[in-house]
Amino acid sequence: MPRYNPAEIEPRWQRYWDENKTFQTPDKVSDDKVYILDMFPYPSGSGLHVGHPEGYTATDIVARYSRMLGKSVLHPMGYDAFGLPAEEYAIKTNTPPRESTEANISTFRRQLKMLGFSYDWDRELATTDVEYFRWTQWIFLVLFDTWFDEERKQGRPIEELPIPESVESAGPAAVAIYRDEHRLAYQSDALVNWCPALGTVLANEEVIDGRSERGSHPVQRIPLRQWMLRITAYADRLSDDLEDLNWPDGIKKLQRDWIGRSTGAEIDFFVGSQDDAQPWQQDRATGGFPRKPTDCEIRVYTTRPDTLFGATYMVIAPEHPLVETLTTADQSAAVQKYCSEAAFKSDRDRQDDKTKKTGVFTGSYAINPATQQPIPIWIADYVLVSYGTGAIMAVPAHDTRDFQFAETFGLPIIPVYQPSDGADVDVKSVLAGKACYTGPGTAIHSGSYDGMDIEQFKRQIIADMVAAGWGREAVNYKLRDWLFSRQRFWGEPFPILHELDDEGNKTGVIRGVDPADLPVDLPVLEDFRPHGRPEPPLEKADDQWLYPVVDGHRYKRETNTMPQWAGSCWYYLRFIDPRNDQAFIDAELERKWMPVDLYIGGAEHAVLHLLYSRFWHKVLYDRGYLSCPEPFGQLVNQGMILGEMEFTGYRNTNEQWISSVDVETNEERQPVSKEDGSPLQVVKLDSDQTEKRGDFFVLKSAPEIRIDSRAHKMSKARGNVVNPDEVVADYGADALRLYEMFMGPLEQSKPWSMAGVSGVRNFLDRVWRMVVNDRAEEYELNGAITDTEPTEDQLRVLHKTIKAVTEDIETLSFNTAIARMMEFVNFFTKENERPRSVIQPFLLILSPFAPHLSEELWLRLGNGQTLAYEKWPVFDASLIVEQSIEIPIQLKGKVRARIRVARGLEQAELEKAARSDERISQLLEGKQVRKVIVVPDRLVNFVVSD
RNA sequence: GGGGAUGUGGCGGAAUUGGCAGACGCGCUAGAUUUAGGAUCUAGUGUCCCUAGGACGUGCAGGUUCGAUUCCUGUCAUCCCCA
Repeated sequence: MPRYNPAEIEPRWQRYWDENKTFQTPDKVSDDKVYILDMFPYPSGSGLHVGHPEGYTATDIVARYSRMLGKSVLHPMGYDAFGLPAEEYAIKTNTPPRESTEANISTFRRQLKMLGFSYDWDRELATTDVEYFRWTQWIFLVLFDTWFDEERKQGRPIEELPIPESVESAGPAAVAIYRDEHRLAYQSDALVNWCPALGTVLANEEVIDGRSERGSHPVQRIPLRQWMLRITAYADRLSDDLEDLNWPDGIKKLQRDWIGRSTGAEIDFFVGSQDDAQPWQQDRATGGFPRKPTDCEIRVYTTRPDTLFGATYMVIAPEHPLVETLTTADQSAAVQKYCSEAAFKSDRDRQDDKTKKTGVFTGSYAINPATQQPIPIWIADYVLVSYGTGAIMAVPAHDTRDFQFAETFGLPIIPVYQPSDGADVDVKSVLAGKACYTGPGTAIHSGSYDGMDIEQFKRQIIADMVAAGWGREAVNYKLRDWLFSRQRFWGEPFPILHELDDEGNKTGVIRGVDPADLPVDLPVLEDFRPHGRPEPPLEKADDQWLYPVVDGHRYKRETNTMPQWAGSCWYYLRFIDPRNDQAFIDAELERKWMPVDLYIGGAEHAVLHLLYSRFWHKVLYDRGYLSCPEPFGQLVNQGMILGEMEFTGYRNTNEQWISSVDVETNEERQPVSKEDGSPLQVVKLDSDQTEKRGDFFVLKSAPEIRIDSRAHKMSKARGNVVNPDEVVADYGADALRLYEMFMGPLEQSKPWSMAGVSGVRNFLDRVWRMVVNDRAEEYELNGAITDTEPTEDQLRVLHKTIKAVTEDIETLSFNTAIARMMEFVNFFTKENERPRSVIQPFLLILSPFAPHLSEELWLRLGNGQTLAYEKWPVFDASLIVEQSIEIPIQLKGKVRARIRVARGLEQAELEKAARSDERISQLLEGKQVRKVIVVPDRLVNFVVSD
């Protein structure tokens, strides 16, 4: 009767842990602390996916292991519940977002508990909790109250912002505006990605191929007043501080590339005639390079100031503020037409190298400050207003896109570098202006700079430009300031008030809500749906919410809401002190627990979430609220879990099989025949209809037809989603946990296999039977469990297993740890005497992986309480060493025999032993031994010639 | 187009600093046991020649080495991310 029955055992232990608060975080934090964190999930309507428990199980194993090592462990869980996915789901199911969000959270909570994770559930939080977003709003106020001191490279309180004399003298209103311009949270009228279908603007990062990341709806560029966060101020530190983090190199590189720091120069080009340029240049020589350019000049950013002599034309973006001034009367119609067309193109289309470059001449000329020659100013959409200064000097000889443009419009191409020897170009074509070359070389046609290499030239010309006052060294970033407002309902309201005048119009004066008045809760709205206009739903709130009166002034609340990312920027801090109603976190506790020691989650958050939260963290650090400059010490990305392996064949409309080599996908991602483009039918095949021929799978019935065999991403559309509820019902939570870890290395993506789940379930069954007599009617230990002393072999197996499992957990190699435990069980099921003193430590090392089963057997072996805080077994190295070992003997690198020898045999003796082996002595006969390689305890290799 | 990762049996995967390729699991084959099994136990299982034994074998082609899954060069394929 007592078979292994997870359906009974697991809920029982989950209840035990809950009722006893087994995994409550200790009040007293020892110096040996670990903060182990999962990236918390969006509580989507479809519940947990088998991808979620992969990372969660990994962290849970480390957390349980760490507790048994006696460390203080913080291991919390929560929900990232604001934002588009939740709101879209609410709209679809026609429930108020809070209701549907709460329902989804309940599902997630039930599923997480069902898997037996050792979270401290008292610390559970959701970003949508009013008491949580109260502090999200508070942090926004900190951002609003901070400016970035470029000299100290640090965020400082806004009262400490030095106010220039000229601003000061213009009165308090001017000072207020000046301050608002310098805050880390500021408003701007930039062009934004407006998505009518979603009814909101999107951050650049949320737009993919001109469509919204969520739902793939078209996105337009429109100007709109928005809240921005000045993340660019922290670009350098965000980039530099990656250095010391224990993160995957790939993620660090991704972040560095995303920040995209480049160094170069800003150069002013005078607009006008050569004659007028003279006095301008004299002014500059005395006055120096101004902070902002005037209408008489175009400021460009370039990473290659050393190619200035080859700048034969200029290009400004269609949205550049000088477009109108520069356009001459006869070009006006063409320019207008071009600019309005450009507005409809996405940045991606505009920068695509494959499409033909377009542009229009403004009619104006600028003076190249190096050559004094007039060069035409063009407008072209391959220059983006958001990058650099929105204007470039075009050097077609040494920039690919400039080259394409110059060729298209017949603009002059002047080479200013002689390619280095061995460069992969036709040097003659380059020198003739017929080819583009971007590599290293020697400067030519550049006056006194001739003969310099790129670096020398850059240094020199920047120095010269600075002296002449028309240029300076400059740093530029691809990273843009973070567009922080959304025109949606389901997000944190901004704690910002707009002052109104007597007529009810905004005066332009803004203030933060007094922190004592936080939180600003969401108003109750009948209709929370987006309506396709860029006017936020909160505009429909009642007057009491919308028009608060503070200090006798009437204000209107900010009606934008914060984006999804806001709440996840700091949840790891709140977990440390989740119920604090005096501060977002207690400083003492923060010092004790931070930074996060292990952070596991999906690679899809490599840039956005991880960059945003690092940014907030640094601001809070600068303002003295935090003790460490970086939030996450070690970061690990788990791989994606794919669906089951699938075999796919293709058939044409005549029901004929088409080999997969003759199949390609068209633009709609439908399979079509390579030959004639005709659509093909996809046929799912069973594995016994297929066989392997060489490197490919083919149809068994028609071996000349190749078929595809691969695992696909799980998706509802494909119908290959595995539901954890079903897996737990069929195999148990321990089996699911174990399988997720046994599939392969954590970081790798790997296909799901139900057969694999049943494999680890077999293992758990074997563990059960190793300890329990499953033939008995009542619970009864297996008769082989004894109180005898273990044999030497038994001890060796135990200690080898402890060693391997311990080391594997340390390196997160859970798959091999499980393999070692399987070996242990394979060994001990064959033993007729299984001493308690061996089985108990084994259950302890198994317990982080399969906690329910381990607890149950621990109890059955007569132990009184949970094993969660039992001491982790320590291996004794001396018990592992085997006295005699097998050594392979090779001839010319090929194993010809194996001998058993005593461990630690000296080289000479080992060689002697090898030579005396019967088979080896036979083989060596009549051959000349030229060399013998002897590696003690490893191998012997005879290098012989005939 | 750029960047990253990965290529090992029928499948998932394992292999300290270069030192017995294929641990462990699935699947498969045979046997035992069972009223029955998608239960359990035992044995086998890279390919080929097959007799002890041998030859080949870690995407492909080279290189370094006594010895390469591991290091180097080139190349192909797949997946992911970015444009």
